[in-house]
Amino acid sequence: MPKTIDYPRTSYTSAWEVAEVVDDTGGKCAIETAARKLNRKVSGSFKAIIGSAVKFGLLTSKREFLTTTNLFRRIKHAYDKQEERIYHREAFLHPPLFTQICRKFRNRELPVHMLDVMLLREFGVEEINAQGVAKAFIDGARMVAILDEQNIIADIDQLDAQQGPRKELSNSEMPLNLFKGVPPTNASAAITPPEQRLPLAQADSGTNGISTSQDFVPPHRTSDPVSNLFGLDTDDLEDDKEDTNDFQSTRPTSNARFVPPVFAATPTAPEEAPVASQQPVATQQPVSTPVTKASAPEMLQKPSSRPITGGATTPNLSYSIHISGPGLDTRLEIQDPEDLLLASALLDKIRRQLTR
DNA sequence: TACCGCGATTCCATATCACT
DNA sequence: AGTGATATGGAATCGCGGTA
Repeated sequence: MPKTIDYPRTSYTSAWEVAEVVDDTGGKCAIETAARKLNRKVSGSFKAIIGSAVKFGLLTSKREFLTTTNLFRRIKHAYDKQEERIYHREAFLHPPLFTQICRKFRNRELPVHMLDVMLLREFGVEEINAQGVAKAFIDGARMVAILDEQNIIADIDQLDAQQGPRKELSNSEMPLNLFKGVPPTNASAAITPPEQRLPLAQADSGTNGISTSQDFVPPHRTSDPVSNLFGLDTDDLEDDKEDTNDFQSTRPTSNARFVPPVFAATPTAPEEAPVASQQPVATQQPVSTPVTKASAPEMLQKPSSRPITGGATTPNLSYSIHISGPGLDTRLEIQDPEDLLLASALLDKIRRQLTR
């Protein structure tokens, strides 16, 4: 296969539309048939929608044939609207990236104005796809009631805990989603490393044809300075990293200074920060660098290229930018050229907003 | 009317699968 | 192991609708 991505390129609604068409034909049909029913050609874009439907766990695609999954049928045959929404949520969170985003912003405001930048910088989403993926996430998240009007992301683990008893009705048949496998009763559940969730995900395979390979997490997700600048936890991301990520959390001491008021004021922020240092990950995935060592974005791994500034450990060369506006109130600490890229990206977005 | 943004389409590249 | 078919992502381009 070509380089595979673990996020859908199109919206959840379009993916659902295709799945419904397939279901209308008896749960299995040719791609061409589905395209014809939607008055479309079997083009790259249509295949992108199919790919999204597969990534959402609504369809399986094999040899020009599309088949609806058990998850789709669960949604379709939900007892009531509430249950339907629960299963829609499960489907929406099927792409690991979307689960990661929800965990990262749980109980916090999603920076919708620069989600695409964050996807680009932090989640390994290609630049050409970033805006589309961001839009797909926002629209889908609103649809499944994960994102409210104030752009606050719900705690998916808590939602899952609340919905536990109801789901047992059909649990025997259907696979668990990634976030369902996580013990939802305490805060640490949200940071369960993927290797712990894997067995559950593996148990999924074969039950509905949903490939567990989608559990793949882009390797170049890092404890990005974007997160640091916004005071976001990168716990779940770091969990996924291997020993190549010894630059993780290279700025722990500076993190606190980066927390902008908008996030620092959120109720969960105080408990998130300590979690980062209490990560059980340290025992599961030994990190070559001490916990106290400052974390660094990619550029900090090349000290030779930055002989003058001395990296994040030299606090005497520090600038800050405070930007506030509609839906935005943040403070950027500029300590290395990498931070300038972020500031530039943010300013570009503002420029685009102003020139509309 | 020109420009812009967005979605759709086409074509190409490439990894994987299935078959011999 | 080699080869062709298949599946899927990426890039370029096109077409349409909205707006100044």
